[in-house]
Amino acid sequence: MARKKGRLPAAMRRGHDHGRCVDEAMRLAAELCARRGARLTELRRSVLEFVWQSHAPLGAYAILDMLSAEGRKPMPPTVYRALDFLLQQKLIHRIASLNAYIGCIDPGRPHSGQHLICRLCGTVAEVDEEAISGAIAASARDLQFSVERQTVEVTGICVNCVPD
Amino acid sequence: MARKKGRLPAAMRRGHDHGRCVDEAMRLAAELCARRGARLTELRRSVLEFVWQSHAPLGAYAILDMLSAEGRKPMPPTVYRALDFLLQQKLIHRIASLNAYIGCIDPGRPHSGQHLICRLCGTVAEVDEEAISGAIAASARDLQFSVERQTVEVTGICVNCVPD
DNA sequence: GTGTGTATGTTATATTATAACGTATCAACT
DNA sequence: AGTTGATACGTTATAATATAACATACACAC
Repeated sequence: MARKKGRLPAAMRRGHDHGRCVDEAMRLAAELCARRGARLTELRRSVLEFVWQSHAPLGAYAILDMLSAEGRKPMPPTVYRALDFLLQQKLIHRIASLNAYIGCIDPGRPHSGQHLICRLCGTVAEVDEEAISGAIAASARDLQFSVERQTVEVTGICVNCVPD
Repeated sequence: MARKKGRLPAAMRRGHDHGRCVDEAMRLAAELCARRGARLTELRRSVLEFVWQSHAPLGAYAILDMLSAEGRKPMPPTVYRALDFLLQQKLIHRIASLNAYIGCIDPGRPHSGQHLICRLCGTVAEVDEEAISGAIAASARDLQFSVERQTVEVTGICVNCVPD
């Protein structure tokens, strides 16, 4: 079977229009929260914007520092509560191997994404490959294991960081 | 394509002879370290044994407490260094989503294992499914991403904990 | 048995995360 | 508009995980 060449995710397209990523993410977040009756407060919106500032995940204390620089002086629980909200709404993901948080590229649709983490530039690209999630689901089924959550974090070197 | 019914890993076979798991793991560890010229010291051996005491992963501070109970009174760096050694030798894995460590079931052979984590009993079963690692490798290739490490952690309910 | 590298001990601190409780804000209803 | 109940946020304190930096001990090669 011939595999199609995958289009690179925005995160890994150098020089992509990141403003559009952010705008789209914020628009979708507002829309989804409104539809769900969830309150996207000013704080939560700020945290989400910071998380989306780049395609590299952000630690909770980095977010805290950014909020401090903005004039708010929140304590850790405040930040973690905002992150918890965003996680619940599936607007962000937690990258377990980095203890850091990154925007979800497709919060509207239920999905079990996989993350490609570039060790050099820190970029994390989210993909959603049926072949991967399906293989995991199939193996789990064989072992009579009932899957609730898949965490797939692939560390390596992204196309922009590979020496030519 | 008909999938074969996978044999359950020992971790998920209730009442398996766990002494054999431990013996085998310790024997293999000794053999591999000898072959590699790596020093499996008393401390490192103790840590490995504690990690193997069950099929639920163990946190660094739990190990520290166990060593304390034994009479040694190590400080955290001592434990972390032993864990680092065991990780380097691929005798254990770190479960990122739990910040905990578990014995590797097949340290001799290079492999990128996947871990099934039961949310109820805490058991973690390591499997090595070519279908999963292959799907990840194929997707990464499409995205010109050079893979160094795959972390696959599947959370859910194991066969022993599912209500019948 | 001496020297060199490796392992461990020790002190201190960094980083990530949560518990517990108080205050403010929101929004639904009267 | 005022009351109420729920949700969000503020604050203090601390837990849990991990590492930096330097000192000492041990093991093995020679």
